Amino acid sequence: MNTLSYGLLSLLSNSADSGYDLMRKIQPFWPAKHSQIYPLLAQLESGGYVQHTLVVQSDKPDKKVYSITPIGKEALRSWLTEPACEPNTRDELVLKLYCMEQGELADIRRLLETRVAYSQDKLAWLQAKLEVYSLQQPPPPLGTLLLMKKAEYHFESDLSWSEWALRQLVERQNQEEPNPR
Amino acid sequence: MNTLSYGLLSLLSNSADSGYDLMRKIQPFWPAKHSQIYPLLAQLESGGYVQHTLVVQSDKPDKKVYSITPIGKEALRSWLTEPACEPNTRDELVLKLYCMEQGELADIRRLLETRVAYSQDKLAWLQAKLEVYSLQQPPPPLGTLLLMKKAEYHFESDLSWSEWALRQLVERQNQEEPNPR
DNA sequence: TGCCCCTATGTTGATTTTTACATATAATTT
DNA sequence: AAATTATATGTAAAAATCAACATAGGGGCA
Repeated sequence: MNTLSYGLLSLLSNSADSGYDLMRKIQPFWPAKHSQIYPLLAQLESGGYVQHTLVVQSDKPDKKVYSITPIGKEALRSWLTEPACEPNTRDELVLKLYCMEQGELADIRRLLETRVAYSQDKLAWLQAKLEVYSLQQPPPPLGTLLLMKKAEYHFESDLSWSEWALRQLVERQNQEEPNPR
Repeated sequence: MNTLSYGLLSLLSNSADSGYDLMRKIQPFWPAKHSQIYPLLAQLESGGYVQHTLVVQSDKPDKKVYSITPIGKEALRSWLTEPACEPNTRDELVLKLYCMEQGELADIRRLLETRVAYSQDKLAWLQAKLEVYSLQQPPPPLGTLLLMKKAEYHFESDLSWSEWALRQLVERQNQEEPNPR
């Protein structure tokens, strides 16, 4: 039972779901490909933590909908009593920024502009989703709200930073070629 | 040449360093253990991207100080022209929060309190470091500042979120046992 | 003196993760 | 009509990452 397994159980503790949907939902918090999810679900099922029923669909391919079992819930319960390991982030952009002196300012600028756009997109998407959730009756579980809010805080901060960094870069660019006439 | 390799080259493009120090410096941006760093450095050296000299120390064990070569710098240059892959975060805490209904509120509260303390520590450490850097003459490269500022933005946001989340949790706790007399 | 911690480098084996291969249905686009 | 995209599930092999083992000098502590 690794962290990803618990993550899948965690998602399933709120609602039954297919492997395909679990794969998409877990991305923001623990990135994983379907090739990792499907075998893990089978493993969880053979351990009795989850079970599935086949759902026939007419407009899309059939799917397996997994739900958590009492054994799975018990596993989550004991997992929750243990401390969480430290979060970690892998961000290629910062590695590139660190050696920016080696390349062209225009390239670095493009990298930062891409990040600004990325953060804006994510933030807009999240805020639309938060809007929907705030109107839901009955209100969604607290855990869901905490997660969405964390993502919102994160992308707001990332957007602020990347915009600030871009301004720093443009200042630097202006210093290098002042008043081109 | 994977991202970690470029990350090591990136660090070395600013200053020569030992594998041990590279290992510690790259943690915030691309976590890696020494067992991954040392073989990679040897590989980079055999490819001509870096070279090392043995530095004898009297108070500590001797070390290999690596520096980047022209080939290494050229590799960085072409890497900088390519777009950066999307950042990703793995955070066990949010997976636990999502299934908080399965456990005790006191346990969840402890998890969040730990995160608050963690963010405070990181932030204080960073701000002390930023203070030192702001006084440096000559001023450090822009890349260094961008990185430290990103980390500052991040931990400020993480602290704000975790404090907010803790308040939400306490509210929930008070609702469950109102006016205990 | 013995034990642990920090520095410093390395290897081995297990686990995790990614990439690529593989198949299939339905809707949309060209 | 053909190609592409989204849904849906799976496997195999490669690559990346981590945990553990291994060695070694110096300092601090009990």
